[in-house]
Amino acid sequence: MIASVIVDVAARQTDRMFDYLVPNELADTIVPGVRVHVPFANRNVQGFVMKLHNEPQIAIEKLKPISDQLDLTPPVTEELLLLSEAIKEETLSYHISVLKAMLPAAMRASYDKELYLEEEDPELTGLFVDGVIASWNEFTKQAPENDIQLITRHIRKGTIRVSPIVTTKDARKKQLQVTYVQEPDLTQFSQAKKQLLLSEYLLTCEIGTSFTLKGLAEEANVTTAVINQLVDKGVLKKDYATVGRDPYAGRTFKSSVPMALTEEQQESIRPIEEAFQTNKHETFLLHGVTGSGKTEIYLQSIEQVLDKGKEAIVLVPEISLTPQMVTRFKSRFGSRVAVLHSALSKGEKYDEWRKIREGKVDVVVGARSAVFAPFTNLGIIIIDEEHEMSYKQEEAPRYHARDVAIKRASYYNCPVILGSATPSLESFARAKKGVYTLLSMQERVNQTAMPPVHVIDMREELQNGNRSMFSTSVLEAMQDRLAKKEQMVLLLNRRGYSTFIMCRDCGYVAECPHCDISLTYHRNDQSLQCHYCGHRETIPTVCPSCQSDSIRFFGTGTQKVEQELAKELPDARVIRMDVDTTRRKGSHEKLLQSFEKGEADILLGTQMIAKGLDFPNITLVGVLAADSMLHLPDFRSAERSFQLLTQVAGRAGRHDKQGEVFVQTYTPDHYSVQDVKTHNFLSFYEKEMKMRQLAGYPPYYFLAVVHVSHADLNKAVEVTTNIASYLRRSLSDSAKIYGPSASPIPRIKDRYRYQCMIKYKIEPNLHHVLQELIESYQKEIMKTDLQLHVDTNPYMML
DNA sequence: AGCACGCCGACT
DNA sequence: GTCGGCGTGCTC
Repeated sequence: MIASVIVDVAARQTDRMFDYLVPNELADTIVPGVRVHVPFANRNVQGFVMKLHNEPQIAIEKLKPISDQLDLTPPVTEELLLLSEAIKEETLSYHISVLKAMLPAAMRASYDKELYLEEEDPELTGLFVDGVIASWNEFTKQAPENDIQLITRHIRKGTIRVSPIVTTKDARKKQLQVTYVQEPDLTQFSQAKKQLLLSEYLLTCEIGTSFTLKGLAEEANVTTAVINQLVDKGVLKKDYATVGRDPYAGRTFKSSVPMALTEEQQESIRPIEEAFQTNKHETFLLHGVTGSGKTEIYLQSIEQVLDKGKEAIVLVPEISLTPQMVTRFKSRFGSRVAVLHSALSKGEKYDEWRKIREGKVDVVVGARSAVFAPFTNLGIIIIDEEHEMSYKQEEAPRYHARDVAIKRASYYNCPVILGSATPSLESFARAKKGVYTLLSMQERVNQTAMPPVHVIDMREELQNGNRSMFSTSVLEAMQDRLAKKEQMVLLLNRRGYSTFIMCRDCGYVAECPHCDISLTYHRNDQSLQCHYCGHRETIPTVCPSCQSDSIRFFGTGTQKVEQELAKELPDARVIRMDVDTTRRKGSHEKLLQSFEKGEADILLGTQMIAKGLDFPNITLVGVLAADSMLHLPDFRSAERSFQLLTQVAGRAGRHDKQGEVFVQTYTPDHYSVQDVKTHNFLSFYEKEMKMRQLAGYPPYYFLAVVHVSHADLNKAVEVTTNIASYLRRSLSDSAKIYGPSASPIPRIKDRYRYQCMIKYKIEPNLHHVLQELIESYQKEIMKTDLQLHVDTNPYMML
């Protein structure tokens, strides 16, 4: 038998299947989807068995045997194998990258080398322990450069032998067992009653039967000592069998019951139920205003799915995978829920993943990668906040969880729910076209009105002499809530203290020497840091350009607001939530709990506070700088701005107390601000669609971007120019090719970045053209330090 | 991606 | 002559 294997070597030239012989001892257990170790070139690598067959692609004598099988149950199911192929094609990724993205990190192989001293050499004394360096990876981390060079010389000479090691978490456990190999001669046991007893039992079994030690001892009613005696006599043989690991220990949870649905909710859930009950694949766009009870729809749809013995995947943006959210699912479905998110350690993620694969749970709540949960009988996939960018993976494989979800659901003939208060333009346009089914919920469950939104023109404030970051009305409102002991949320989409430093005399701005981006001031260590390459330097006291001392900080971050708050409202208790205060595990949870308990009046934070918070006592939401994300060089900036403002506005007055929202902006007339004021998604949608149509962006056109980077500016431009003309030649006339153009950040880590954008409507050949493009630059990528990558559905234009 | 093979210059 | 530079090409 021959196995076709995708090996763990991410390169264009190895991105295909390699055939291996399946050794006899694996013939019974090997199946497509299992991980294996295989000899590849002169080392061992991990690989995935894709298929088993009997037609080798090359002469059978040249085939090497698989050296080890790592799983009994394939971690990649048949469906996922198929899916991996489709994703590879669509995202132009290496097959191995897709397969690895489907599994928890703990299951990936790690590669190392062992060094053996073959000949004593005085130069090398002290470096080897008993003639061995057990881990080359560890060694190179600590050893001085000289020693490493010395050793590489000796490897060439042959005084040191290198042995490559591959280690992988083995999902099997080796267990001692005994196998019945030879019929016993009963006559020899006249003096050994127990051995006779065991022998008689064995005679009722077939030769070749295996037992666990404990199992046989129990069945034959003897002790293990007796078994060992028969092992000595050659009747039984000891060996090691591979068995699955022990089942996972269960837990208990306190439960919640389904809530009664409003009429609107019932109308929304009915078509979903129908699709599910009739095994119909259908994608629903559940457009429900904040507080309209989307989560309850999810919960009750899942309940139906579970009742039928099927499984459910719930995707949530990483940022809102809050304990609050998880609790809602856990308290409804208890130990049937697995949770996959980045706060878990590698091992914890692996444990959760195993619960899924072993069928111990039937609901998964998780971030993007949970879309690959290895269920085999899916009944529904739900994507909450479907407009969130975090569903698009920005590194290879560049997949979008929404596309993957729809593909999986179509395989299982089951529904997908895309839920959002502010759907992406793409999804809403598809719903209007009838590709998705639109379900709309425009009322809040508890009948509270949407909070009034006040737009505050900060230009006026400035004219009236208010130079602070709080407008007079916001300050007054905050004082009012403070007096009433109500809570507030303040959003500022920028962490840190201030964003950049500038010389007032000559306009000099501190920039990173390696990237074309201004440096950010970090207050805690009084440094200037580059966001992209980590470069840091000390703050200049005088302007490096004109020697004046008028160096000032500009821009505002959460840290600075916190300080200002202390000045303006000295009695207010403030909790600041941003990447810096939530970096530690569990701190996110702790801060929110403390706010919920009323230990603070103001929750100040970046976008992470905009999603999913549901606290009854919040009656004021303030957005301090609404235009901070409006002017980014990205065609989605208006959409994102509207989404963020709507989301955060939805935090106010969700319960019996009326809430109020203040939006401070320098562009009060922009439609993304105005339509937040009127809570009018449709109006925003219409206007933004017109803009997209005019500019030729999604959803009217599809996009693909080719990114090029090189240390040499001329080279980068030259290559991108060639690519652009190649694309113009190869694609249809209706495709628009833009470029070469510099990326929005033209240089990162001393590499110049250029890009070429493709806008198209129908281009059936696109993937082939791009594939060939990549291949034709293969040589150049290998010998120069050219880097080239393609994104067939870009989200971040930066 | 590694790594061996192989062909050129600068040293004992 | 040999050591060691890195360009080229292969991995079942």
